[in-house]
Amino acid sequence: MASPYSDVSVGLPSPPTVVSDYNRPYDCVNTDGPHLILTEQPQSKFRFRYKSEMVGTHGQLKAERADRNKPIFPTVKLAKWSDGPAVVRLALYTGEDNPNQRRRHVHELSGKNCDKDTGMCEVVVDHTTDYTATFQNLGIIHIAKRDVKDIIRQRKKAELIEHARLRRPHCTQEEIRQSITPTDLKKFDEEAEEIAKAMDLNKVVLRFQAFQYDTTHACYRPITRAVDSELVVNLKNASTGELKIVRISQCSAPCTGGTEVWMLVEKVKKTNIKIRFFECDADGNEVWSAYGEFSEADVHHQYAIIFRTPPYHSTNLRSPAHVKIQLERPNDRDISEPRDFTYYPSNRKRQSPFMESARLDEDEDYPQGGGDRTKRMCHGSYTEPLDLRFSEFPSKHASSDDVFNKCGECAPNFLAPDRGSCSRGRARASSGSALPSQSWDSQSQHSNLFRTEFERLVELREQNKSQTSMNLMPKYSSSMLALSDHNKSEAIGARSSHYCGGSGFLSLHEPSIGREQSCSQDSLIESFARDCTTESGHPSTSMVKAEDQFRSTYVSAADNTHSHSSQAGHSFSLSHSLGSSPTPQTPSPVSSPYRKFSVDNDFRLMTGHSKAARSSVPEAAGDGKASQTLGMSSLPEYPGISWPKPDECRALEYHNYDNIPNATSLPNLIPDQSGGAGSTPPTYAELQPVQHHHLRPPLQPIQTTPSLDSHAKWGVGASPPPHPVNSPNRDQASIEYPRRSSAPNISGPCQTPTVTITPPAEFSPFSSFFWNTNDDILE
DNA sequence: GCCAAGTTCCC
DNA sequence: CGGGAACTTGG
Repeated sequence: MASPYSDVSVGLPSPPTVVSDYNRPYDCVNTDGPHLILTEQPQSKFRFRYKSEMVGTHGQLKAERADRNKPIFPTVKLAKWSDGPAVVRLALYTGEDNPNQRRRHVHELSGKNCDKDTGMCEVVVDHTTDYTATFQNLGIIHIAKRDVKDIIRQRKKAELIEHARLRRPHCTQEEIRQSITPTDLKKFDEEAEEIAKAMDLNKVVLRFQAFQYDTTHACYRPITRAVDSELVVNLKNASTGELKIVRISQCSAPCTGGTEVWMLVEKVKKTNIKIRFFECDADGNEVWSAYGEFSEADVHHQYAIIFRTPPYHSTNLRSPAHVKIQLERPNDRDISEPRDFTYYPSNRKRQSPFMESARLDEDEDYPQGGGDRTKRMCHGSYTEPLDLRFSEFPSKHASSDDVFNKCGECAPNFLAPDRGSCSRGRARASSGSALPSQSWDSQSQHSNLFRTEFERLVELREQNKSQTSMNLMPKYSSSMLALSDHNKSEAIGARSSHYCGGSGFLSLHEPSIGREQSCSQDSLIESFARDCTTESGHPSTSMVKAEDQFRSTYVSAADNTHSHSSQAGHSFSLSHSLGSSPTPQTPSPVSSPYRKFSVDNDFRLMTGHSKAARSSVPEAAGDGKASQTLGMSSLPEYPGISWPKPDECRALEYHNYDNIPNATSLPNLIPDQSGGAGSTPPTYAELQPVQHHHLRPPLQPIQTTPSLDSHAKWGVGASPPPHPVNSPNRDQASIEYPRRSSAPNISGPCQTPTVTITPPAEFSPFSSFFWNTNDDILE
């Protein structure tokens, strides 16, 4: 820049702050004339970085309108000014509702044109830049709390000196300095403390003001009023950060309410979080809402909430009601992206597949004790939803082998982790994980399952070409979520043995010290298991969950660990493997149509809490004998099943039995002759082959919600919460600049828009996971 | 000692 | 860059 004014970027000094914004009232500024127009508001959420984090770069503050492809930066234009170069100064201010109450913030700006001492940013504008200042490269430096008071005190002192200097220009700097009394200093201290206490370190606004260099007085003179941006909040902080539902244990419940649901969330404050259920009509108007019930004690370490569903407005449903669920933060009325939730009629019987299959076993159509899902699942007045879907069938020319091979090619991510190709996202199966090292061939038991499923797909396609979606995989696995309390950086693992459709064991394992933490009475382990299947028929969570489960089924739970850890708490979810035992097991004798299924020793899930934990996983995985599985209590009374040590741990009960989409694939149980603990898990090969005698009902077209569709956030007709800086009392009426709504644009209905998915030219069964996006893509 | 908040580290 | 997690502090 050729301007004689400050250009910090080339090492010139900052313009002298002779007239600073605190000592010159607004009415000194000509408001009829030049003014600043904020043409690009800064993004509303941004991670503030501590000074210690300022090594290297960590992203820059962009404009709210910016997106991945189009980087835009906060921009102001100096209007009605053509009188030569001017300086637009930017400083951070506090975010009080009333701009008049805002103070200079202790946080600083970093980046291009920013002064390291003042933390302010100054850009010179002139006719060559169309009097427009673009603030690129900005970072917000988070001043550590412990330093806040001191900074404020220093500033106050400097402010006083500045005033004195203006009042008494004849005095020397030293004389002025000495005129400050101890009383003054004490006063500064008290005031600084008060201000520091009130200062919200997670909210700032950008305050812009234009100055002209006054050659006569050799100082900078403001030529506009100050203009504030919208609020910029710290993305890292629980009270201002993004609200996000990470995972829900179940996304359906009876309309009568009272169902316990577990939810993993991004960091929240237990005193400032609600779970809101709401329903919109076809026009997107909200017609009902209610809050989930929970206490502060039900918020586990800021990352999990255990709550009870509120009753639906009608407890006499005849068909399922599809509603939404979202997090709400009362303080700023911020909300999370909603997720689907379904209320179903309360009279619906919920039975275990085990019981079902026992009954159906007498049916000659179901010699294997499975039974067609259509028949099995239609308990109520609606058909069971389907989870994993193709948007279209495999190429009709493809043989089942073709399909299967494709599946194999594209599925190493799931099936043969050591191959590593075709993986989605970051590489899995890192050396530190507990993934069993199995070749493709050695996973033939899994392959069989695939084959069966894909043969069925092709068969189905042939028989009903008009169908556009269908189940991909049976869901024979359940998810388990365990929350634990551990306060040290010990390696924490979890092991589980699991009888699909029945019950399971859970224990925590600490590989680093070889200790097993049992689920005894005084232990802090809370365990839980749910089938994650949605009953709604919406793709909703199912896609993601299905993928999770799918992956975990064939790879290992360790890789699937969703870990949230805080220093004192770990929460992690486990998805169960089916027969993915690292070492082949001796088949147990088949004495009945029921086959035993167990994946004992397969689960050594690390919380990721520490490196030590991660690195110790393989060791743990190889250690089978240390397993101290624990018996169950309060289990459903399954014929012939007896569990060991029933009093030693809390029950793990697998719910939603009737949600398992394809129970024909469910391995059935045989009595655990050895008493349960330590018994030999069967391989998948021991399980009965899946047989399909009946087709499923016609399937629904895929409905998806575009990911991160902000339109759904508020819904038509629903008003966004008032934004403080948009309120009428804003004291800058004469300044015109575009106001950013705090809420996304409202243009679409709340209802899930239908999107037709075009499959890729080349069929890949697994790609359905990728292109069938929905608003529940979480990770 | 617990635990949330705050800060730093590092992939 | 962007994000996650580890570590530290303080109520």
